[in-house]
Formats: sequence, structure tokens, C-alpha cells
Amino acid sequence: MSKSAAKKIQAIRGMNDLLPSDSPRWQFFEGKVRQLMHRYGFDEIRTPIVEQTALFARSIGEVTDIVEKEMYTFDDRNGDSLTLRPEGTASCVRAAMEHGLLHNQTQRLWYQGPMFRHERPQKGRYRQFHQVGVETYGFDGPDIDAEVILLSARLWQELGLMEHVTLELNSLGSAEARAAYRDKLVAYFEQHQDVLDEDSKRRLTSNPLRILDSKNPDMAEMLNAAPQLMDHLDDESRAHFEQLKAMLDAAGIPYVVNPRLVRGLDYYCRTVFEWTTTALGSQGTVCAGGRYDGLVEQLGGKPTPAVGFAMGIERLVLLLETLNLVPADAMGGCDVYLVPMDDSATVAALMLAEQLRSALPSLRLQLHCGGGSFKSRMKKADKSAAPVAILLGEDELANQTATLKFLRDDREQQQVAQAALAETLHELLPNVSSH
RNA sequence: GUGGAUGUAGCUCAGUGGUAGAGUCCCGGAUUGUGGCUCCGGUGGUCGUGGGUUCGAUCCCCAUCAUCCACCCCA
Repeated sequence: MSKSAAKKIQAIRGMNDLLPSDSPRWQFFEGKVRQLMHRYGFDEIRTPIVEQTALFARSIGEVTDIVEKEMYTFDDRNGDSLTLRPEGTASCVRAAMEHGLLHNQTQRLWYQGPMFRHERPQKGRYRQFHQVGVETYGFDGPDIDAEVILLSARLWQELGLMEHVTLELNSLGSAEARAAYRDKLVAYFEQHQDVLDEDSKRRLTSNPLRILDSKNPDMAEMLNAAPQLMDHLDDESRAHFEQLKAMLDAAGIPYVVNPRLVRGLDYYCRTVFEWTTTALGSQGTVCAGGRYDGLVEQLGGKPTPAVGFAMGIERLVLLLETLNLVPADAMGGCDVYLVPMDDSATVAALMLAEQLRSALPSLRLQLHCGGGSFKSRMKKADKSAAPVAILLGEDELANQTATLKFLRDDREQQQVAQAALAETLHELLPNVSSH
């Protein structure tokens, strides 16, 4: 620990520690997700966080921002170019193909885990962030589009977020229709070069559809007169989109059609959607996805229709926190804090704690450790947020009892025989069951 | 990647060109076996980091790192 060697090592920029005070919120969210996926008949898939660089370049699109400047790419010791995954879909397709999951069968998969993008960090935008994603394969009708949207909607309902999010919907048409429209749009923009700002000129080659979404008021007039994607949909995509809207109407899910909604990743076609919120500043997209019918084939598999979405866990947890939607009983804590009143009761307390844990498997009991004055032991009992403290001292040891003290309500403490303690706690604490 | 704001105790923040303070937290005491309220005392800081100007820099200048905001992009 010399001064010269004192350069502090800290976490990588944009990569955060998840501290004990945060994890209950994450666990609450993750628990809801897991339960929901189970209820909808989706199976979990876990893939490595590192893949061959080519996988992402070929799926996300060579000229997207993600591939051009945001990937964590490095050479393995044998010279292979590897990349920390910037999103989950490509890995999922790769794994499904590699293990024959797409061979004459349909799949409904979900995953969860860290993703990596080298962007400038901001609230709700990090270099290591976490997504929950859903991917379905082998369904070409709008029913599966509706199904995954309904799944996401139910999650918002269960989390109490429904009135804080908006569903935006669009159709990009088939890959062919989209490409044709893209050419037409580029031609139109090239005729109006003089009105385009710098960003838009750059996007002319990278993602011309996004220019439509520009906030620059000087371009508004020109953009309004631009060819509309909706007018260039192929008939099949138009029908698909109409049916999807009818299904959402029938399910009572409100949405707004946003003809300027364009996803940044190249593989999307037909249905695209985003759930957005105004409560998080400029990082308003909380969940986004769509159809990517061409990707499996593009990666060397048989043509396979696919629909999926991903949501950002940091953003959703942040939203839950901001809106105070995590119930208090999910925020950790324990039921009972067991206090040996002085060091002579340590061993007895240890044994009593184990005995109670055996008798009451759902009991959350924290044993006081680390000594200290009796006063400080009681302070820690208070801080534990437990409703009940068990005190064990000289008198209790002498007559095989324990003192039950109620920390949260005005109620006389009571002496209970140690043999009857489990039964008493079971009666006292509604969430604790005996076995 | 571009523009801007901010970095002082574990946390929230004052403050001054002469090597730092409050609240909170933590520990102890008032109260020998009873926490929360009150009162008293105590621990805790290379003032983000590295240079420069100066007799002297936490303060002024430069660089750098980090966080936040907007843009870009996206979950």
C-alpha cells in the first residue's frame, strides 16, 4: 500500500455494481418475469456472453452504429475476433440453429443477461446493461405478434406500470418492400440535399428511414412531403398489420401507430413496436422488438419467421423505483432477530436459531453476531426491520425459555418456553408456515 | 462521438488563497437485562487524480478520470 502504487482501481466506466440496497428491486422484477414466462409457456435459453464477431456483424448490420462503433471487440489468444454481445437476438438464433431447435418445429424462448455497448453513459444507458428478451420461431401469422405484445402488456399490468407506458406500433413491410421504399426515400432526400442537416446526410447511407424521425424543425416541411412507408407496404404485410391491430383491439390493448417508428437493427421487417415512457428523460424506450423473418436464413438456416422483443432491466427497475412501485414486503428484511443478551448466551442462541430454522423453513431469522453491548444489540435488532426480537439471557437459559419482544407495535413482551417457540412464531407471523 | 454542468466525511451538502465544517450514519455514555425519542462524547477527509501559477492551492489555470443533462444512438 505504498503511496506510489495508490492508483485507485475502480469499476469500468458505464459498468455498475448492483448493491444490496438495489437487489431486492431487481429480484422483484426478475421474479415477475420468470413467473410470467412460465405462465405463457416460454422456455429459458442461456447463451455465452461472447461470440464470434462475425455473428453480430452479419445479423445486426454492418453499417449500424452498434457494429460500427459500439462493440467490445478483441482478439482471442489464437487470433479469432470475439465480441461481447451487444444484444441477445443474434446469439439466440445462432444457438437455436446450432442445436436443431428450428428443425421442423416452433420455439418460444426467453433469456436474460448482460449486454455490452460502448456508448457514452447516461442515466438509463450503460455500457454493461441487462436485458430480458423473448424470441419466437416458426410462426408467420400475426397471432404470435399479438401474443408477445400481450405478454409484455401483462407484465406492465402486474408491475403497476400500465398507465405509465405507451405502445407504439408500425410495420416496415417485407424486406423487399422495405428495400424498395428505402431506395425511393433516398432518391427523395437526395433531391433535397440543401435542406438536410449534417446528421441526416450521414444517415442517408447508414439509416435513411431514421431521418424521418428527425427533431430538426427546419426539415419538418420536407419530411412531411416525403414518401410514406405506409403507402409502400406490400399487400401481405398490410394484411398482417391490419390483423395484428384487430387482435390488439380485441384484447383491449391501446396503441398508437407511429409511421416514423424504425428500429435501428437491420434485421427487422413487418411488425415493429416500442413501449415508451416519459418518466425517464431521454431514455424513454423500455421495451422494443418486432419481426425478423429473414435473419435465420441470413445466418445460414432455412427461412424461418421470427418475432421477439427485448427490454432494459435497468430502465424498468429505475421506473419502478421512481414510481415507488416495489411493495415494501419485497424490499428484504427478516421476520425475527435473535439476540443473545451477552456472550455467555452465544452458543445457546446459535443452537436455538438452527432449531427454529429447521422447524420453520419459511422463517427469515437473523442471528445477532459480533458481540457488543446489549444496547447496541437491541439497536441492530431495530435496524433489521424485523417485527419480532427473541432475547436470550441468563434467566431464559436457566429456565429454558426465550423472551419475545415486539419491535413494531405496542404490545407486552412475553416469555415462551423454547419448546413452544416455533409454534408461537408460526401463529404470530402470517407469512411463516410450519412444515 | 459532440456540447454543457458537477466532483469536499460511508451518504446528503456548506465553506475559504493561510493544510476543513454541518446534518446523517457508525461507536460509546446518560439508562448494570430492553431498540425507536432526547441529550453528551467519540471514530471517520491524501477536499476525484496529475501537473502548473503562488511564499502558500480544497479554492485560480491546464489536463485527466468519473457522474449527470442534452444531442447522437438505443434497451
